Amino acid sequence: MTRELSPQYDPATVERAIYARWVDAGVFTAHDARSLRAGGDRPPFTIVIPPPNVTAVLHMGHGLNNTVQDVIIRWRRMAGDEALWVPGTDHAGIATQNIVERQLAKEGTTRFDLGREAFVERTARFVEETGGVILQQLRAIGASCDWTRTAYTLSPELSRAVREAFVRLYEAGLIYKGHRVIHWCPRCLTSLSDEEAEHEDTTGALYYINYPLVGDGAPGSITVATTRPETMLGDVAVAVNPEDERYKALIGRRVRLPIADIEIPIIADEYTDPSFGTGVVKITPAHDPNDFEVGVRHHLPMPVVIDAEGRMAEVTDAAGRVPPVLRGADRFEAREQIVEMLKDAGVLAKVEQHQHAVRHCYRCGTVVEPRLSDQWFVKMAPLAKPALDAVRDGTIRIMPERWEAVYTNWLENIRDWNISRQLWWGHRIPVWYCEACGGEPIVSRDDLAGCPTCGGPVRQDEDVLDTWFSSWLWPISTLGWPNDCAPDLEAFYPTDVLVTAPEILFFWVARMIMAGYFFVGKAPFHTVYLTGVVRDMQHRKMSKSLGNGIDPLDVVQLFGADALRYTMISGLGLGTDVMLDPNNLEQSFAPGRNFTTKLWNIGRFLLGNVGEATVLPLSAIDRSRFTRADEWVLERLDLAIQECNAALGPARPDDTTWAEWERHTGLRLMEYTEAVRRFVWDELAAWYLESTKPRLAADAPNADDRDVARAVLVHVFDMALRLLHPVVPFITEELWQQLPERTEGGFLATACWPEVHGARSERAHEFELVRDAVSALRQIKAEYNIPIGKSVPAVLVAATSSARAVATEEAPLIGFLARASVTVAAEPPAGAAAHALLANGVQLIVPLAGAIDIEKECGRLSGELAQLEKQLAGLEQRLNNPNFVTRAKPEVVEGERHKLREWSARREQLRNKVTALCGA
RNA sequence: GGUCGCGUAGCUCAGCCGGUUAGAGCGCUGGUCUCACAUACCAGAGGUCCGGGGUUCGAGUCCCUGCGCGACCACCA
Repeated sequence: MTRELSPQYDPATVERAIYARWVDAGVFTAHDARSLRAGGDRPPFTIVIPPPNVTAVLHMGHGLNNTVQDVIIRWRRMAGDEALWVPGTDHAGIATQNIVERQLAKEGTTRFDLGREAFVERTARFVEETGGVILQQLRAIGASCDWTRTAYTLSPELSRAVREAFVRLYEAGLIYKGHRVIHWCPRCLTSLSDEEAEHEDTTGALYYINYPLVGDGAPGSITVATTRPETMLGDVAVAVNPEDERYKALIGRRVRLPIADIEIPIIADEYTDPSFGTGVVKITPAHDPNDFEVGVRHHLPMPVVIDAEGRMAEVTDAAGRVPPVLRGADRFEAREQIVEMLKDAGVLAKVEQHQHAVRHCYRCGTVVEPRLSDQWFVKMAPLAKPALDAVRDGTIRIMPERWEAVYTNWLENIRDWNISRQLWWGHRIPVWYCEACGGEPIVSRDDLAGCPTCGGPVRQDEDVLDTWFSSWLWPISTLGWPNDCAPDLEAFYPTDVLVTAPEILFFWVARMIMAGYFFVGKAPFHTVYLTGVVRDMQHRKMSKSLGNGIDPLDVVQLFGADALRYTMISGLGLGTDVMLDPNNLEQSFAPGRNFTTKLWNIGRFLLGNVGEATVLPLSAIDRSRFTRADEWVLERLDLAIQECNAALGPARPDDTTWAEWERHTGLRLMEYTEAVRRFVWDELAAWYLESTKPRLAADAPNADDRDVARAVLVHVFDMALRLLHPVVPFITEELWQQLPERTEGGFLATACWPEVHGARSERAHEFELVRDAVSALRQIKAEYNIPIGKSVPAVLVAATSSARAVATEEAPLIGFLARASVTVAAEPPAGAAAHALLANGVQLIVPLAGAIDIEKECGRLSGELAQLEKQLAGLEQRLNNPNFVTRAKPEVVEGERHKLREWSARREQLRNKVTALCGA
């Protein structure tokens, strides 16, 4: 039966079916027993997905990130590893809760109306019904996840891990309850970690306010500078630097706080910078982390004047501070009002524009309010130590390298992690309080019904844990921890590569490393691969709010998942951003679409021309039967395999740490892709495939040679498909399945990675002569406007006997490729009108006698000669320089000498030709 | 404010340890519907490697400096 492919590749019909077949065959399912660590014979290779928010829908960032992971995991799967890619989702505390709250708002109700239990239930239902969409979408882009291991941070299993982690840390003295100023989001009504409160440069104002001096001593006032006048109601002191001569005399005196109309002391504290503002700081311990520290040092009261919703209020210990007119006012409105009041009182000295960074909630963008409260913290310094060492000593490498500095810098200055959130959606903190006994909180792995000491009623802590408190356990919890004997943990932990965006390096990556060491004693992975960001043509990050996003599924529908993947990967320098134009998908994804089309057409040609007769394995063919083209393409294939392997690099360190030389090599996906592209397109398709056409023709004179060509063609294409599969899995699988001699049931996805075959003969090199001759012929034809399709007579002048021999043998092929009838001569034909110069001893091509414009040809050749002379001059100068000869590396000098010989010979030929052709 | 990175063809970027005539994709120009492919093929144009110093026999590559961008971190109110 003659195989035939549709003229047009239709990804839509192909991709869905192939994905289903992969899944049905269990191609993506990893088996713990096959792992070397569990007594099997395959090295395990594991990637855990950065779990997307359970409510997320696929965007380009996911597309990029997950394609990178899929390329890597497919490569390792083919390379013979027991490859596991663990998928899953994150319950995403704040984000998900916000969505459901917005729904409730639309219904005119709130979570408080609903009550905690009902709200959590409703959110869980919402997640169950609509969540996990993104996991379906990942299938559409070809992600080869092991879906039998899909995890969810709020599942019973992972929740158990979360609780175990909390208890162990508590028992180790690394979790404590702290009373301090934390970042508070007045919209989400929860505290945030330092990482969740993002700095944003803002133009604000610096207000200079006079606080009148009171009591004994000279009258007058002291001027403070503040960006947040509304917090002055919570002032408990003003501070100056003890060394500041201007204010030394005032230390210990008191000032009257305007508006609040109370007296507060002037204190001395190092924290005050004399060079900023007036050198006087108002101290508001409840609403500023620095002021809080000052307050602690000086045993000052800490009145709270802004409530949880960001409104002015006398919350605690603040009697008489907030005037009735301001009570309940939003903090920013209150600021305006207070400024007016200060103006009226004549104590506002001046207002200056001021650039400063204001922290915002990373989920809703609201300006964060520093607020005094009780929160649970993780003591980070002890956890950071091994995580820091791991990157320093090369147990873990971060790519691109520059992020290692960012990582170590953060860990060196690590601060304790606020892990409690005043939310309802998440893992409830496993702490109970006994009303009867009072005092110590009870931390427990199991839910408590009563007090273990007195049996009295207990009340669980109201707060839930930071979402990232479950995320940081992801590599261990998804593999079965805290069960230390879990088969997956044994077989697949530590994992190998972690692929993610740099923006969650601290949120997630660093903390996973800490958790890996603390809970299991081993780093969770050896490589962190940080991707770039997907941007539009104005270099703006793609985002929903800007409306400049591209829906990956649109691209899949238009051009196929492979086109999407190829486009992203081929344009992806290590750690660089990817620019795509949302307004011109056609052009943006042209590289991928064009490449898949090319592949398809190679397949069509091959299947249409190879025929149905048995195709021999390469090993069954005696080497002497290979043509120069065969030898050449096999050599190029070897080179491509080598280049791919070099670009992809070592899969894992040889030892427990990366050797210095390999630490920053590998995972160059762009270079890998480019290496195969060049082989497939520029070499296989452009030259080899063309060269086989006469050999494959049904009426080819030599049936034996036809078999050789068929065998080589199928072999080379097979290997190319293997090399390409990680990048473009669908179309390669589809084509591979159609190859002759394919046994049923096998998949390219699990076929083995190509190996370098070995040294080829000199004949491979001789094929270059064919290519050069054809190129020169085409060039001349183009220059003289001879239609490509029109066959012209041409003479190849081969100066050396060996070149003459090759040219003579290959003359039919050269003629076929260049559309010319080629004869070979030792000397330029007498009276020949034009000459072209070639390497390898083939020197002259004479197209159609009489069609040559002598003057034009002379001009061209003279230009070429002048250029060559110039280059030769430079080369000679270098070689005549004794310093170069003695100091440069021997191989470099030898290379230059070789070049000099070649160029000199070429100059000689050119000169002769110019003389012959143009006289002078 | 601290730390780091970037500036190479019209655009997006490769160019490792300094050493062939600085490359690719897209775009552009001219020509081809050549029996796998016009989503293609053939030929071609296009670069003072941001400016200025320096080290070196030799610098896109190393050092200094200026200009222009960007990222991350940050308790100067």
